[in-house]
This record gives sequence, structure tokens and C-alpha cells, in this order.
Amino acid sequence: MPTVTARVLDVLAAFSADRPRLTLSELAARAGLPLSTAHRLVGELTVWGALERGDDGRYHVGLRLWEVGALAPRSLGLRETAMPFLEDLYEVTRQNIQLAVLDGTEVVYVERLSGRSSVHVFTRVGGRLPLHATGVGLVLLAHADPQLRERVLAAPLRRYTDKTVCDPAELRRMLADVRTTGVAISDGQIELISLSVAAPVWGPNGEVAAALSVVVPADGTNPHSFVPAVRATARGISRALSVGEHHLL
Amino acid sequence: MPTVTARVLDVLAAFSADRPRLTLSELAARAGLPLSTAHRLVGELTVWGALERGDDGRYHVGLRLWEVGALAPRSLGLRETAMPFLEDLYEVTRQNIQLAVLDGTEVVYVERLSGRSSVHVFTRVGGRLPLHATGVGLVLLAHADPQLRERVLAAPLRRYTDKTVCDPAELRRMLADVRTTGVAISDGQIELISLSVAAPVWGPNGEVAAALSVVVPADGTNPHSFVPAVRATARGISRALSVGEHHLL
DNA sequence: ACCATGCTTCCACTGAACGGAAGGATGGGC
DNA sequence: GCCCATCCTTCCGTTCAGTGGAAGCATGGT
Repeated sequence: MPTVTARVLDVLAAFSADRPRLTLSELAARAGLPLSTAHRLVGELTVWGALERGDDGRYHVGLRLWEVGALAPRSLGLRETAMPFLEDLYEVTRQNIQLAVLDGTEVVYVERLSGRSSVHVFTRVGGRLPLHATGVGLVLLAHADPQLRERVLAAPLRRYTDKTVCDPAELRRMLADVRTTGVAISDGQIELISLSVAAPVWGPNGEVAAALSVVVPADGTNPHSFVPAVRATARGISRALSVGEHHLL
Repeated sequence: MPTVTARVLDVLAAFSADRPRLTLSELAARAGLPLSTAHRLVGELTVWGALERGDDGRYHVGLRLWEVGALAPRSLGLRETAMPFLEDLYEVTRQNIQLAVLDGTEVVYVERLSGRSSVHVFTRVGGRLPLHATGVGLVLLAHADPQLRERVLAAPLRRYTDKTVCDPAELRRMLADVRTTGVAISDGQIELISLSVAAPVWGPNGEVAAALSVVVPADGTNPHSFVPAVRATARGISRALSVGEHHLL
């Protein structure tokens, strides 16, 4: 049952955003491995550069692994094309700009631009959040395979704030709305202090490849004023993607 | 000799920027594995999400691996703190902004901001370049451990353009200059069309944690006009790093 | 109909991976 | 100074997971 490959991956999966640095013992415990086995695996991973060992003796993910990860088409290709557009959008809005893709039944944030004056949000490049509670999530869900959509709506939907929409019927209505208007406005569903305006980025084959959003403070200006810029940016990226024959899927 | 772990890593290392998508056979060949062995390993990696299989049957690096890679402190922690400053610098200059760290005897680019109006450069997030031919490289080399510096200067230095400085003595002089002025100006050493102005980012323990640069067109304005902004940005990030007790090394 | 290319499955053999145990290293309490 | 706790490293005999050659399948070009 426990193949070596699986164990190696377990070791990698032991790291998380809140615990990015682990001692050998912690690592072994989290990966469910005997200490001596972990010691050997971690040693090999470290030699290669997948892990690195800090001055304090604790291990963390290494630069080499990060490099390989950076080759993931949904990160590299997408970001390369999108960046100039995101940059423009940032300049107009001076707020956090996020780019995210769908993976399984979650949103994965692929890039985030943030300025000193933007709201402090807890999303993180490489982070995951559920689809129903974020702007980008609503966009991706609205245009996802209907089968997936039903699966998500059938599962219990976590409540983050009292503004989080957890009712399937209401969500369904919102998703229809997203499809007609082309944007999603998610108001305080994940954090009360912020709301986001999101729009879909279309890939070359008529599918939604990603979603982008602007996060604005909840007390700030009317979110609708951001809609045109967000929509234009999304359209710009979509066009650039279809031209470029880019390394997306 | 061939441990399973090493083989898994060989499979991952088979992907590169120019060949981010591979068939099973290519993968097996590049990793030096029999087809059936590769088939099994790749299968396990794919189930976990380290690799993904495209519609065309070819494999590429998966989002899951990218996520783990994103936990590398030198990427995540550094970028989180630096981003707002880089953003400001971009707004002032409207040119490519690059953030890079030292790994071994090379520069690894950790982030890059680019606008529509910036020069098109071939550096890539996750990419590697030698130290002697880039602005960030000169900065990192200038402040590196003297032992490493000697090792780099002793090795043969690749020539990219006729402006590339490959003479150790001259490089040594330039590095001393970088240390006194606090910035490096690398003119056409890697590509004739661009030059870069780079400055060191200091970590909390008085070591150089990273370097940042602005890349400007070679025919453009005087590079020296960028120096104050670059220097100020680098100083800002350095300060933010020492405050934050950040997840750097 | 044939061949080329690339993928998948099977299975008997074997040596690489395993992990318990013993030995270091470090550091803190008293 | 001594003891104990925590964490890391090394060793080595046993065993079973990993191996890879071979045969079979799928596609698609000519």
C-alpha cells in the first residue's frame, strides 16, 4: 500500500502555509513515517534541492522544487500573458488584483498584485478557497461543467461570515446572474472588510481558463464603478490568450 | 544506486521551460527510465496531482506541485513583503521589475512585473541565469561569501553579447564598485536591447537576501536616472523584512 | 492490410527500502 | 556537574515493494 512515491509526496504535503518549516520529527509525524525512514527520504530530497535545511535545522520547501512547480502551465503561461493587463488594472484601481483558476472544487490563487494602500486580505498565492465564498469562485463555478456545479451545490457550504451565501437555491440564482452580466460581485462573503468584483478569462477553446478579481474595502466606493475596468481587463487577457497559442491547457 | 526517490525527482526534472509538456515516452527517455517504470511512477504522480495529463495525452507539471513549491520561503515570504514596493517602483518606471535570489552559482528570478510598454525580456519567473551577466547577479555576487565569489570568477564565464564582461579582473573591479555605490548597472551583458539597474535587498541578519532590478531599453533614457528609485525601493523592502520576522531564511 | 508509434498490463525475480534499536548531540533544569 | 528530554543520525538483517522485459492494445498514417 505505501509505495515509495506516495511517501515522498506525503513528505512534501506535510508542509503547509501555517507550518512552512518543520523539524525532522514533525515532518515524520505529519507524513506518518517512522523517523528513520523519514530521515532517509528527507536526506535524498534535500540533496536534490526539493527541500532545504535552515540554520536552525528545520526543513522547508526548496527553491528547486519551486522552480519545477513554476513550470505548471496554469501558472507560468497564464501569468506571463496576464501580467501586463493585471498591472494596468492595478494602476487604475490601486487595489489587490487576483488571478485564480479552478482545481477540483476549489479556487487556487495563481497571482496577486497588492499595493501599500490596498486592503490587507488573507488570500495568498498558492492558496485555496471554496468556490461559493469568493468572487473568482462564483465566476469559475458559473461557467464550470454543470455536473461539477451540481456537486458543489449539493455539498455542505461553509459559512465564513453572516454574509456568506450558503443556500443552494440562492447561489444558483447568483450564478445565473453571473452568466448574464459577465461579472460576479461577492460582498463580504469571506471577510466582512472586503468585497470583490470578478470576471472570467476565456481560453482559446471557448472554456473559462481563469478568473480575475479586484478586492476593494467594504466601506469604500460603489463596487459597480469597478465593473468596466475588470471586464475590459478580462477581455484583454482572453484575447491575448487566444492569439498566443499559449502553454495553457 | 537508483533509489526510488531519485527517480521520482528525475521525472520532475525532465520538464523544462522549453519543454513543459511531454509524452510518456519522452518523459521516460529524459528521466532515463524504462517505459514501464516511468509509466508506474508517472501514474502515481498524476493521481496525487504532482503531474497532470492534458487532453492530448501529454503530461505537464500539476497545480498541486506548484502549490507546494509556492511554500518555499524564499518565494512566498519574500514576495509577499516585496510586492507593494515593487508595485510602486513599477508605477514610477513603467518598466520590467525583477526580484531574484542567489542559488548556488546562479540567479533565480522569483518575481517579475511587466507592463505592456516595457521591453520584452527573456527572463522568466523560475528561470536561472549566471551571476556575471545580469544586474541582479552582479549585486548578489558582490555581496556573496568571498569563497563563492572566487569560485564563480575562476570558472569560465559565458559570453552572451559582445558587451558581456568575461574578464575576472574587470569583474572584480565592477563588483567592488557595486559594493561602494550600492547599485549595479549591467549594460547589454545578456541582451543588447536592454540594460538593468539593480540593488541589494538586505535580510534581517545583515546578509543580502535578494536583489531587485529595473530593466530599461538600451536606447532609452540615462540609466542613472533610475538609481534613486531602485535604491529607495530596495531599502524599503529591506526595512519591511527586518520588521516582519518574515519566513525568509 | 500493414506498419509505426505510443500506451498499458502482467508477473516472477531480486536487491532496494524498511524500521527497530542503539548511539550521539544539544540544551535546559536544578 | 549531573541527569533527563528532545531531537537527530547510523546500522544492519529481513522482506516485500519495485522492477523491467515481454506481450498485448489503441490509434492513425499510407
